[in-house]
Amino acid sequence: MDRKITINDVAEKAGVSRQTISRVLNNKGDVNETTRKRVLRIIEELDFQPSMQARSMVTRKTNTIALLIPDITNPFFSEIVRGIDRTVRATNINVLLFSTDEEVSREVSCIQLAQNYNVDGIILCSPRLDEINLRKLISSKLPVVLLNREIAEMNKVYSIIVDAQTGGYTAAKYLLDLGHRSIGILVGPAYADSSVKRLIGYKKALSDYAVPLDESLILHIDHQHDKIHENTQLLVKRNATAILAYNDMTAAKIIQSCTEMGLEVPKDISVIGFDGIPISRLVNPRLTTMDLPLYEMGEMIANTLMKMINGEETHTKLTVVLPLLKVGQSTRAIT
Amino acid sequence: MDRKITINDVAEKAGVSRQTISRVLNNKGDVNETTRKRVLRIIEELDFQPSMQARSMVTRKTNTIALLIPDITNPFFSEIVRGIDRTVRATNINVLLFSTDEEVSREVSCIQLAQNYNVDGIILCSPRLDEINLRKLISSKLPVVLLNREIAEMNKVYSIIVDAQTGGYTAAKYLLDLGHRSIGILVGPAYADSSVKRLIGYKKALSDYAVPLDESLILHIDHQHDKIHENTQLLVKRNATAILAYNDMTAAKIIQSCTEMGLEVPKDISVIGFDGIPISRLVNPRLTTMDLPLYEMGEMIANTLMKMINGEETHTKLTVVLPLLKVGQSTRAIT
DNA sequence: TTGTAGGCGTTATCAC
DNA sequence: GTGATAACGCCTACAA
Repeated sequence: MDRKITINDVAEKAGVSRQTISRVLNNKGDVNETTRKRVLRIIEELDFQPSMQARSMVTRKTNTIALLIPDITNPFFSEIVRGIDRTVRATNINVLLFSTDEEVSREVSCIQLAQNYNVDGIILCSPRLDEINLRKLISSKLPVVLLNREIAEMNKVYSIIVDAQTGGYTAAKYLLDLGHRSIGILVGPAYADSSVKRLIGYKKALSDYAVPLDESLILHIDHQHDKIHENTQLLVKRNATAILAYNDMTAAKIIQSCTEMGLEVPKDISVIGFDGIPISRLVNPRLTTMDLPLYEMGEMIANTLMKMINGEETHTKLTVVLPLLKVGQSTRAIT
Repeated sequence: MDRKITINDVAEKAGVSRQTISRVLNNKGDVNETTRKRVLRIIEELDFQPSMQARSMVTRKTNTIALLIPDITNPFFSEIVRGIDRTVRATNINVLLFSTDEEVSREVSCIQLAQNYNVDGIILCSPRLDEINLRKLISSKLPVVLLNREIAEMNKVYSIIVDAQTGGYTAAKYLLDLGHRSIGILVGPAYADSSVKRLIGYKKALSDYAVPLDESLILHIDHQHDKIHENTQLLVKRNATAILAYNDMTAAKIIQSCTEMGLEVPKDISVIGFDGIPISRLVNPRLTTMDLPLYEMGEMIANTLMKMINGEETHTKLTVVLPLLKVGQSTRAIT
């Protein structure tokens, strides 16, 4: 078997010590220009690939970060991931991707794995992970950035969260301003902070407009079995003239359900999405949505983590991202 | 600074040699049940995380595979990635993700990086990487699986490809059967094999139906600056009654452009997509598309790679995936 | 400018 | 059933 080329092979062939090779590799210390050239040529010839494992054992750096997200096929996350990836790439850091499906047990084991890999930092999006495990991770001194997860010890960990309450408020207010008074809302699971917050915003808007709260217009959906169609039917039956969707994908499904029920959006019913993922612009009618700067959020996350990795103090401990209303064609004034 | 816990710390605290700890860790060799229990307890207590780097230095296994794809936000890829991820997960293999943006130079450096990491295998989706670099990779003895990339030495490397020609043929034939005679096609860049193949299929269908080829209905688009709107306008101006889109996203954009031009799909013009990504069902009207089993393709890719990693011979050297016509509501018979 | 010695944390091998 | 020793491939520190 052709054993892997090591630094020793290069050193031998170049007739120098392996230390010199190392110097050339890392551009550290002076190396005679002639030997340097020769070494480089031989590296090329042998197609020598230095082992990161060996290197990181001594440098205690892996140039790798772990990224834990629930689902890469969710455009919300993939857009953020792209922002992260593009940003870290510039500094020669690579990404170890863990999809957790939001299963706590898997999240826990992925965190362990990340630590086994001795990653330099970790980005964690995990609304359900219990406080104990989260705290354990944070106290492990590993640089951590949280996405959409608040934690009491704000001074210890950086997190970036979406202001779901204002988002819910703004979206509901917009519909109220359009004259809607019977507004259905599809929120996520009740355990999720964002669901609760968004609901609070929604309720506050209603109360600001002195619209009595109709609990039957509030429906919770579950990631796995979303039952959008059934829920849409329910809301229509309860005379909702507008629906606040859980996110853009949901909004698209709601519109589809409406169409199947013979309702036209926005003529018969208004629908408003959340997140502003790229496809929100491709859906017909173009979605009105609460837009988020997903790619930029990825950039912020990555930049913050890299600062932490470099030992720089970050002044910001919390970034709150405000969803902005982006008016499309899926909403209109009630007549 | 609190140094990382190592196997030695565990050994010391347990009052045994580190070899015993290693045995417990790997369930290898006999260990006295009492000491085993004690060791496990201490590992737990100290929250000891064995270093993969150190381990892989000696085992020559990293339990990591590299995944090179152009763009994670492209649903075509993210769906495949999900299939891969879910599959490898079962065998304790982790994924190092590289987004290449289809830039050859970045692909080359990512391949190098993957080798630096000493990954156990690599999944490569790279229509543009030159033969020389590709061949170099393959001859490096690293298990490789290619996605949508054919190569002459079929016996040396496994690849999974989409039968773009049949796909193009089937799609065009379907439209021809519906009575369309002026069918526009938006293909990808000319350097991509799939573009060429699809075009061949398209032309073959036309010729089978004795429809004269109108070159002005064939437009090439580029990933970065897709200019869908302009191209759609062109095709409409040239009296196309149907359009074969590059993929589902493109199809959605085409429909949108049509709407903006005051054309109704499918009443005034038919549009057919490619790939069958999840959102093809959310677009309004629901897309007619050439459906691909993306998730399953991911599974196949992962399973094959794992077999190669385990040194098992794989009988299959090539999997050709046939796109199947999935009729939606974006196409209809010409009147 | 270059070389030598030592160690990073783990497993393999062989001895006890 | 357990322990000692030698690797794995690289970098740091110091010496020449």
